[in-house]
Amino acid sequence: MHDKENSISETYNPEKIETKLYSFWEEKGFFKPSSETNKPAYCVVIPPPNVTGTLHMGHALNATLQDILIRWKRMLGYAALWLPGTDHAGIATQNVVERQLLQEGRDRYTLGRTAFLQKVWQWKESCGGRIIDQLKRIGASCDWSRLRFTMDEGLSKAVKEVFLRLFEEGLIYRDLRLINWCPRCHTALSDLEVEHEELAGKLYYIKYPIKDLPGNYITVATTRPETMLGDTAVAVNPEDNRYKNFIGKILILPLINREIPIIADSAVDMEFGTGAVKVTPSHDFNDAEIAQRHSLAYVCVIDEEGRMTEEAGIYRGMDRYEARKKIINDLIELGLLEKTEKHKHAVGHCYRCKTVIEPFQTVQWYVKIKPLAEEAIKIVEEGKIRFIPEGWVNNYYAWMRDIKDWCISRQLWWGHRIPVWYCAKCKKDNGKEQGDGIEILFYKPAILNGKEVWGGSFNELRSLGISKEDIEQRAKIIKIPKDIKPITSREEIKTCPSCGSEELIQDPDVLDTWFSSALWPFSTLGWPEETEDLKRFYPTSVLVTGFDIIFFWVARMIMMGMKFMKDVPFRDVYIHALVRDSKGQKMSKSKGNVIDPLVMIEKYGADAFRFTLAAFAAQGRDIKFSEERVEGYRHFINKIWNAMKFIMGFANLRTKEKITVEEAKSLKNKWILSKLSDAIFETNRALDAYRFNDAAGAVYQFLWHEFCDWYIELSKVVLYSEEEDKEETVNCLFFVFENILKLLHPFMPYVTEEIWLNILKKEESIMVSSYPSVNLLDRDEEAVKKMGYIINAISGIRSIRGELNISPSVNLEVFIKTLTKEVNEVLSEGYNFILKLARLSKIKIAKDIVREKGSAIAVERDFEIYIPVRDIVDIEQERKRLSKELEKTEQDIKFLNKKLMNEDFIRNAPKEVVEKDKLKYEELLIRSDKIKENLKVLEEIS
RNA sequence: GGGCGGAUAGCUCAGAUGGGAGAGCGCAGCCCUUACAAGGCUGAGGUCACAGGUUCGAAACCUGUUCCGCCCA
Repeated sequence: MHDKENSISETYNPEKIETKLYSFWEEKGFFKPSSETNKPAYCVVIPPPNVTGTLHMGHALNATLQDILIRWKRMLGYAALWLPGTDHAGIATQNVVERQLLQEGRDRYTLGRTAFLQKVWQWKESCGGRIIDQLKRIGASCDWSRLRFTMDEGLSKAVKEVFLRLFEEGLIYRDLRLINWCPRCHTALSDLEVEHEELAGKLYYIKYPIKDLPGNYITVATTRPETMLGDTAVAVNPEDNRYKNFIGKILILPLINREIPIIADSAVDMEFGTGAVKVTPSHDFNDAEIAQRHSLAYVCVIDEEGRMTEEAGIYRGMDRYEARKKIINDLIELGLLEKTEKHKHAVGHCYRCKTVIEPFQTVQWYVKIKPLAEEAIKIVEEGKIRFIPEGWVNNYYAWMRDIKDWCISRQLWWGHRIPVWYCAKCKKDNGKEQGDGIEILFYKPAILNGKEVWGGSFNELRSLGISKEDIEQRAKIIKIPKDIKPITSREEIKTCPSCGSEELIQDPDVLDTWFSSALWPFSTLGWPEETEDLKRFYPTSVLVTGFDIIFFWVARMIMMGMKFMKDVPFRDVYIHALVRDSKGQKMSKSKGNVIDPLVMIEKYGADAFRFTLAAFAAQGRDIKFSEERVEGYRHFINKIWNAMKFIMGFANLRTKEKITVEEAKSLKNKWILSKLSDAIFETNRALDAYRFNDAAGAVYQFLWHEFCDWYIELSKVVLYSEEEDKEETVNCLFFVFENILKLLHPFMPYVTEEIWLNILKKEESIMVSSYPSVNLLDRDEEAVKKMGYIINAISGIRSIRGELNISPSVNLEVFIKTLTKEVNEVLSEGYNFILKLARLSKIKIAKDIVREKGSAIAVERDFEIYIPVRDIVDIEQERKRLSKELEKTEQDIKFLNKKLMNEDFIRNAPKEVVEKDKLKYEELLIRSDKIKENLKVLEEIS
């Protein structure tokens, strides 16, 4: 892998290097967890993106954070497994392929179920999983040899097994209820899959004539007049004095002329509308509940397509919104529309296609969720799973405690087919064959003796000689009533186990995609087989995901994990932010504010992009992303590259790999090694707490502002001179730099590897080197303190230069009066550093310096600096500067004085705090005296 | 209607357990100093949304208010 050429390019060119390094890592098998079984396991399963998906900012952030964790733990010596995969995304994928067919003028029904599924698989093989390659582009170190797909054989087996076990335990059942129906996707949706959106609608006040009281009406208010055709009652609150006398009376439903009763139900809100509400059990969830209590009839007036049914009389066949218009007009003509009002109300939309959902009464499969939820709540309460940031736990509890049974059947073709069959020949309690009750509606008619057959009961169709296969292929809708007995089986079955008949039909529905996702942490590891992976990596270590799928996914994984593995699926749940645009707007195609991660990678390289995401991934806040930030971190990479170029210039002087603080002889070397320890400590601590921004910040700060700004500059003094011992400095430069590279590697895998492998020519790969850990902690407090004197001296002089605008080309002469012996020694030792870094011609360091008149002054705790500037700048400038500083100092003195005079403070505050303030106060007093003194001298001159 | 989160420098945001506020970008001045102008040095800039309270001490803790965002019904 080592490149042959020896010249180092001027700047870092990510595009050339990234793909090369990625395939190198992959070929070497570095992404696979170590086979050494004594290593502790660290496992992360990826939140599987949709196969239809392409990488967006959310994925990019998600993957970056996981990769940081995985690379970090891998380097720390864990057997680290990041398990990748994709999700079959029932509705989304089916939609994609259906859209394709539409362009060819076909649809899924013309193909039939089997052929359609083949088509979807074909699509999946050729176009699906593009996102996998995109994940590779950002450097994700997933173990691709373990790549999973929710419809894989193994995972499908897991899904079937879970379904059947839950069914056998009575935790899965079928029931006839109102469900959320998407008229466009033609499927039921779970409550979670419905998005509520506040819309400006209208409230229609409609007069319902009272039977036997001609000319009298009850007025009801509704937002959906088209459903009135399905009304089976009008309800009022029993406490409502306006209507008390009407309870029990009969109304004539306009347009349809059905007789419906006025009933009393305490759920009716007296404040809403007129206080009298129409009750449409078939098309409203609240009304269905009222209907239950009062045994009202269900009249279904809107069908699967969102069109009016036979029951809708003359409106039959109209679209629901068309019917609304017509009904309003007809009511106006009849003089029954009292008024309309503007009204805001929440309307449910399909989360996949945004169509307004329709409550619809059908038989569906449900998971009885309470027992599972209780366990899942308990385990989090016990602290076996941590949410980070903690705040999300409350959301989790709130939802889990109020959870409703989960509707898991979908009327789609793409997905896990429900492993249930129904026998047409078995008899019902009433003696009839079950097959008489199974209703089938064809998409395209079967032609028998020149006659079109559009459907019928299963038994009818069979007796007409239509084969089972044909029925299934032509069927658009198969309705299997609730009272038909399900036969479950782990294998495909051909004959009924109780009557031996071959007249079986499989349940047409598939399972909610989230049902299979819920098993992801163990199904991907091989369950229900007891695989080595499962033993080794379950429970996984952490789940990294966005808050938007806590209910959809995280909660359900916890429930299923507890149920089937008897253990948590993961120990930590790290919830990251949403990536928004620079103005804080959610990125969306319709707004046109989407930033494509791949474009960012192409322009700035994956490293800069990743680092940006990490640096802004503060807990509990959304990320406002903008391109300039990436550009900023691209500069950071440049800084690393340039530091490398400087260091490489001295490669031939390097004599050893490692150097410790104890070994180091010179002050600056002890100092930078101590600072390295701090950075190592800080970075590890931050990562440990999932504080990615702090970790990134710690390395950034150390590399740029300590290593580059100070240490490299200090080292030049040694390296560009003749007399000093250069060897130790060079060893230090390399050692510290290599450690920085390692610290940085999880954030910036490419540039660090490029330097490691191809420039430093180090062994194997940085990604399998050992992460600098706290064990390496090694500090010299004394050296840090001493180096502080030198740094302060240089800063003090620079500050004067800067503020007095003294050109860098002017080499100044400086006097330093030292107040202690120690400082005198240290500054003398650092003579050359101060001289060079502050650009001086000469320094005099002594205890008994006499200040020259017309000097600028810098006051430190243990020394004073005088710079004779009378000949260079206007003394008035220095006077102003000092006055300003004096003012600041005296303000501080005043503040501290007040504090220290407060007896309560002295009595109550911790000793250290009081001591610290006292010391500070004294220092400030001395400082102000010195400044005053110097000001006086300046006055004398002018 | 219920719940949650946010408000800190011009902008974007840090600020783990309360001890006189930090970064990055931007801005201003000086500088092409032999790793780096994608850079260096220096600097300006803040009633920590508002009003109360707890405390010797509050950006942080409590109460209320305003504005913004999200979730649930």
